This record gives sequence, structure tokens and C-alpha cells, in this order.
Amino acid sequence: MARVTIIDIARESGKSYTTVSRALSDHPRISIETKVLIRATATRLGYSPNMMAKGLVQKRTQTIGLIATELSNPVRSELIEALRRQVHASGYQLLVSGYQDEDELSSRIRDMAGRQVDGLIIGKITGVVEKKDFWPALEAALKQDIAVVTFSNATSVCVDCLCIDYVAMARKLTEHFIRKHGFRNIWYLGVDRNTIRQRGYFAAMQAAGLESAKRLFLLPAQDMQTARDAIGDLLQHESKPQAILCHNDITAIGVMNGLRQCGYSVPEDIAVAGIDNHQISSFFNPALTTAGVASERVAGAMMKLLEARLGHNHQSPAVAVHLPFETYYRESCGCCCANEEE
Amino acid sequence: MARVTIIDIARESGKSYTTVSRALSDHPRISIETKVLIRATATRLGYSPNMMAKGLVQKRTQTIGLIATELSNPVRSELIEALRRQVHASGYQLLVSGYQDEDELSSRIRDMAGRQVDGLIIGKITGVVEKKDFWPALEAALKQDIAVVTFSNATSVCVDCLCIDYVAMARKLTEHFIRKHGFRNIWYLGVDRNTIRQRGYFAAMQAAGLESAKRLFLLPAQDMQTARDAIGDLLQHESKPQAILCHNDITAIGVMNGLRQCGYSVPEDIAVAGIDNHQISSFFNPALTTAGVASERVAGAMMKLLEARLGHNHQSPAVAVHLPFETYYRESCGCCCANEEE
DNA sequence: CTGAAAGCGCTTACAG
DNA sequence: CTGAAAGCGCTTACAG
Repeated sequence: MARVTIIDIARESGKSYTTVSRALSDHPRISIETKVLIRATATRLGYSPNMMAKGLVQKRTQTIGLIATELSNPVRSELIEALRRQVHASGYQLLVSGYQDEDELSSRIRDMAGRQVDGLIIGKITGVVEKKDFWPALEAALKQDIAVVTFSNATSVCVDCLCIDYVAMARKLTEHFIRKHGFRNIWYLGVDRNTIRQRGYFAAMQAAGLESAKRLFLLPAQDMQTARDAIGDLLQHESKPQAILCHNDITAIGVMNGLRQCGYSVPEDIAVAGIDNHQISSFFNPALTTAGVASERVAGAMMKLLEARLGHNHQSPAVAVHLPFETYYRESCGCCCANEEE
Repeated sequence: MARVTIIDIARESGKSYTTVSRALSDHPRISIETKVLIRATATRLGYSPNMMAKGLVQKRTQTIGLIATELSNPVRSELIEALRRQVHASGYQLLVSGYQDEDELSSRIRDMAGRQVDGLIIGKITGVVEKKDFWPALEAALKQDIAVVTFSNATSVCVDCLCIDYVAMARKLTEHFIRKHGFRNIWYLGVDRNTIRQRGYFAAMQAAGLESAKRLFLLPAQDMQTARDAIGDLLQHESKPQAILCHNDITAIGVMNGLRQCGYSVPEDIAVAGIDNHQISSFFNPALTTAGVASERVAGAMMKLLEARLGHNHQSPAVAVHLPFETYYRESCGCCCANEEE
């Protein structure tokens, strides 16, 4: 059986379907009585508007698209959930799509544009947006009046960017290891060769005159298992460091588990820090030292950026918003529970 | 500037837009040459089909809707992510929507129906679907040919259900506490008065002749903080139990953190178990004893159920699939690391 | 305040 | 093998 349409409501209420459409969208020049009548029959019939038809004519779908990497990272889930809440609160739905390599982005963007999303969030972009392979697809989306915001380390003259300074986080945590705890043999455990955040580690090590900057890379998949296994392997061949800065909290949790399996205790034998500040990190045993910006903050800033553009002012110049991060010194680096300053 | 449409491609390639449409959808009666020509100009122009228009005429949107509770629970995130992968692999997008109380469900279902989803997954339903307040809305969706599957404890003659036996999990874990470890004073820490899984706890306690079945309820919000604070409060007023079965892994992690703050160690002073088997539970310190079915399993079973219906056989009788669960005896109950049998 | 008509961008019988 | 026409369910000028 077919859906109930405005035609059904029109027939039922003895009005034209034009009037029905207007009554339902609360058009000012429709009498109160007809509005009441039409709304009543609409709910009686269990009517809900066909968003496909509506979207086709209005060119707005009340949908925000999100294209991001690392979807299976719990921290990403936290952000997506926060975003969903924001987006729902503003009357939109969130459509999430993932990608592995940047060359998939073009088709993902086109898909989203084909679904006529009103806004588009593209996640974990580093570098100049206009120089990327996906720029043509993104430009088409912009011409189509889609509001776009990228994160977390992009630069652009055309597109708003929400910037999160992972490099500074890595640097600050490394400096904390060095200055507060006096560590000199510190590892950086990254997930791939290109991570930008390792630069912060190198900078801090170099500034402290620590040459022996050892860095070790896991292969892509950034899950806990990989990190646990990797640290186990490493410690069989190399002498232990005093501290390990991990690519993120998930890696850090894997590493702490691996260290425990090897008989090392954190932070007594080896100190550990992560990056992200996932909710669970403060509940872990030992509580994880980390840095990050709260997902609600990120989601809120994104929605703010998006809503400014959704108001159709595509003319105003692109902005870059830099979100300040917090550092959390907890047990895993050797600090006490309290969030003491460096 | 406007999007490129099939009209643009038709003009560019000197064909009618009917032919363009057919060439793009690989219609058999279009010559290879025109197909090649048209596809070439389509990609040259950066064409991507308007899914609104397509959806309007075809009544299919390549979208699966998910309506669920507890969206901010990391276990739910894990499931959603697994589902998204499944759904993408089958060529669909996933649209996720949340709800707090069951009376919101009707409007959520109508929203999804209005967005013309091809399939709909409705999460955490307990009881007879046909007796629910949202049944009229769901019935309308079914009449509209939307494939529907519910989880996790529903019964229905019209709708497929994916069943996960949380009661049995609670029972099995409680029995494990009793038989394997000889505990007699066991608490059940639930998140609300109506959770079905507490029944398994009661059953096990009763069967063992343990009358003093103490149960304590947290208020709604089922996050780690609440659980941590609650256990702290409780232990100030009552003498400690030997073991605590928690509503889920997240609650259990909060509880373990709270116990640590109070100076108790797990499992030496108090044993703890959760339910869900979130990825992180096996990495926790101590590793958490828990039970659950892997998210990929659940997602796979859902997609299977859905795809059977998406093939338009709405006639075949509704099925109920019961997913077997696994139990993981780890450190937090006093078992060793190995997954020993009860 | 209300209605008839055109049109959004596609697909799909119906003809040729 | 290809095209002209109707129609999916809405909204929105344009008339009245």
C-alpha cells in the first residue's frame, strides 16, 4: 500500500493540495481554521512528508554529511555522537561516510553532493585544501551551495577549517616528560610515517638537546591489539625507554596492556602518555596522561561554523578556528591524580 | 551555480536525456558506443546523480535507517560502526537516529519513513511489537514496503527480530560467581528499574538459595561517572559485597574505578563482571569478566535479515534469530587470564 | 485567503 | 537502438 500524500489529505479535507502544502508549512496567508482542519486530518491519516519530493524542489534536505577517517576509533565515535546531537538539535540528520585513503574522497564528496546534503564536514585533512586531488569535487559541492567545514589541520581560502593542534599536544606532553620527570630516553610510538603530530615530539626532543630521538612505527591499523603486540616485540629487541608518547589514547591503552604483559608497570618502569583524552582514559588503571579537546567543544564549533554558512552567506571569507586543547597529567606519566600544572 | 544534470550531459553529447539516463544505468538496449560516449562526458562534467530525484521516482534511496537508544554508549558505537561497514558494503548509506523514551519512537519512525529509507533497524525493543505505542507508525512503514528488523528482545508476527539473550548472560555470570568462586553476597548494579537482564541475576540467586539478593539502581544516565560515584556512595553506607554484576561493561569500568578510589582492589576485595564485551574490556586492568556477542556478528545478522526483506519478499513470515553469546572469564572475577570454562 | 499550473531531476512504459 | 511524454510528491510564483 502506498504512503499517504498531500493529495490524500486534500481529498479528505476538501481543500486543494496547494492549500494543504501551505497549511502544513505554516504559510502566513492560510486561515487558522483551515490550518487546524488540515493538520488534524494529516495526523489522523498518519501523514509524514516525502522528503525526496521536498528535497527535489527545495534543494535542501535537512541533512549534514560527515566524511571522516578512523571511524572505528572510539574517540571518533565520541565526536560523531556529539556531532549527531548538535546536528539533531538544529533539525538536521547526520549522514556518516568513511574513507581510508584520500583518493577515495572525491567520490565520497560527490556521493554526498548527490544526496544533496546541506552541509558537509570533511575530517582529518592536513595541508592546503585547494591543492588536494579532491578539490574539484569539493569545489563543485561549494558551487552547489553546500556549506563545508574541514578539520583538523587544513588551510584554505575557500573553506572554513576547524584546527586542532596535535603537534602542540605532542610537544607539550614530550616537554612534560622531559622537564617534570627528567626523562631523556623517550619513544614516540606512531601509527604511520606521515603523522603530523610526531613533529611536536621531535621539536621537544631537539630543543632539550636529546639527540637519541627514537621513533617506532606501527603499520596502519591503529587498534589496541596492534599496539599491544608491537610494544611486546619491540621490547624483546631493544632496551626499554623511560617513557613512551603514543599516537593516541587507544594506542596508549594497547601499549599499557602490552607493557603489563611483559611484566613492566606503568608508570614505575615506563611512563606512558596518549593524545585525545577519550572519556575512558581517566578511568583506566593507571589513569592515562593525555591531551585533547572535548568532543562537545569540537562538535559545537563545527556546528557553529556550519550554521553560519547554512544561512547562505557563501560570500564571506573562509575562516580558520583554532581550538585550544587541554592537557591532563594523570597517573600514567608519574603525576598524581590531581590535574596539576606542568 | 547549479549542479550538472542529465540535461547537460544530453546537450553535450548530442543525445536525448532519456538515452543519457539509460546509458548511465547500464540499460541493455543502449549501444556500447553511446554508453561510452555518455559516460565519458558524464565524468568529464563531474556528474553525480541527484538522489532526491532518483529516490522520488524509484521509491528507493539506498539508505538504511537505524533508530536506537544509548547512542553514547561505546558498545553501541561499536555496533553502529560495524553496521555502517556492512551497510556500505551492500551499497547503502546508514542514517542514525536516537531516542530516549519509547514514546519518541513513533515520530522517529515516521521521520525515517518520510526519508524513504529502504530498511529500518529499531534498537533495544523488549516485548511484543504489535502492542507498542509505536506500532501504528511501524505498520505504516511496513505497508510502505520498508524492510524492518528489531533487536534485541522483541517478539512479533510481522517483523523480524534479532534476539540477544541478556537475561541468560546475567544468569550465567551470576552462576559463575556462585559456583566457581563460591560467592554468596553478590550485588546487581543496574541502571534502571526495568532492565530485563536483572531477571537472570535473580534466577541464579534464587536457584542457589541465596535470599539476600541485594540490588541497587542507579538513575538513568548510564555513564562511567555515575557508576563510579554511585558505588562510592553505596560503600559508605553498606558493608561490601563479595562480587558485583554490573549492567554493562561501561558501568563495570566506572565501578572498578570507584572501588579503586575507595581503596578496594578488584578482584581480591570485590569481584566485578560486566555485560557486552566491549573491545576495551579485555585491555582493562584488571581485564574485565563479561559476556556478549561480537558487534560484527550482530551487524552481519542484521544485514542478512534486512537483505532478505529488501528483496521485496514481504510475504514470508517474520523470523526471530537468536544469537548465541560468549562468556569471557578474565581477571576481574578472580579467574586467570585464559578463557577457561566455567 | 485559496487554487491551477509549472517545475525540481530523474525513470520508465509506450512508440517508433 | 533511441526519443517524446508522463509522472514521482512536493513547493512556489502567478492569478484570482
